[in-house]
Amino acid sequence: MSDNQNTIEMLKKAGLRLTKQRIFIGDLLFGSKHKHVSAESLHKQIEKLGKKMALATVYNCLHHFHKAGLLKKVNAVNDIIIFDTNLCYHHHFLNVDTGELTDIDESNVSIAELPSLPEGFETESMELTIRVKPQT
Amino acid sequence: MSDNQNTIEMLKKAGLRLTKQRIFIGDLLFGSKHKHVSAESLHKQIEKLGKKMALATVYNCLHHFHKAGLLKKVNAVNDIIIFDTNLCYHHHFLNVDTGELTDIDESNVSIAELPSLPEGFETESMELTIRVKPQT
DNA sequence: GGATACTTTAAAATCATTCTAAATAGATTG
DNA sequence: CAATCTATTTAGAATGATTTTAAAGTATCC
Ligand SMILES: [Mn+2]
Ligand SMILES: [Mn+2]
Ligand SMILES: [Zn+2]
Ligand SMILES: [Zn+2]
Repeated sequence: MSDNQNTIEMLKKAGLRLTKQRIFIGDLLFGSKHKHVSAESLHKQIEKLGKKMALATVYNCLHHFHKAGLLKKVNAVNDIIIFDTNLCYHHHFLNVDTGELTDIDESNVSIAELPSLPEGFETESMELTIRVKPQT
Repeated sequence: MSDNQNTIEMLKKAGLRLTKQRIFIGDLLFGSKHKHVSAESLHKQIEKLGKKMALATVYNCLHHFHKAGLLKKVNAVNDIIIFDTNLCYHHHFLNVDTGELTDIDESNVSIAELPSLPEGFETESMELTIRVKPQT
């Protein structure tokens, strides 16, 4: 279903070599909607699709995609690194029970970032995490 | 120097048994200013003070203090759990180079938390992390 | 003081992630 | 289209934070 021509374009533009593994993962990630994946969750998805791929390859691929600016890293959640295909500046709901992330529409959050940064420092990124749980 | 009578009160009120280890750690943590510690950093501090204590005890103690509401857990930073003696609702600067956290005065941040929570969920906590780095 | 439950501890286990080193497969060039 | 060069994949070992185990020690209560 996924048109891997787009992925190939993307990889070329990013200066990454075209390996079957990267193309397969690229197709999975950069389809329609934005996604939040960990190496582990992505590896499981790949296995379910009947493909065999070393977990280390999934880690390598995600890191390469990140370095190339194709993925954003989300502040570690539950000791797990999450990669986000939504590259825009945005915030997250975190379901504390499942670890699932959901994007928050930026228009709903306004931060009066007056706080003076420590002298000689600059902001690299900023993220609000709203931890939610099933109502009691 | 630290008045461990306060710590003893605190532990009693929290329903925690009075062990030397807990009293020692309580004295370290609940002195004057607010602190951010990891199990590892606290353990190192304890060793520097010439005390011997199992790292597992430090972990146990921090978790007990947290369960008793004496400490807050900060969203994991660099794969490390940080405990915060500042129990008020507040946000952090994170020095991405050192992992050091600094409190942000709440008055400087305003969040229009209009985002509709997923149905049937409630907010457990909310934290803004501003990642900063030395100016280039 | 003695029974009881809770704690401390060293050591092993766990788990996400990274590293190693050898085999494989893209890219480049003649 | 080789030949070559280099990046990538991979299985498995290593790492590092944290948790668990099980035994020995200690606080609390009677
Ligand atoms: Mn880790
Ligand atoms: Mn970990
Ligand atoms: Zn997102
Ligand atoms: Zn703080």
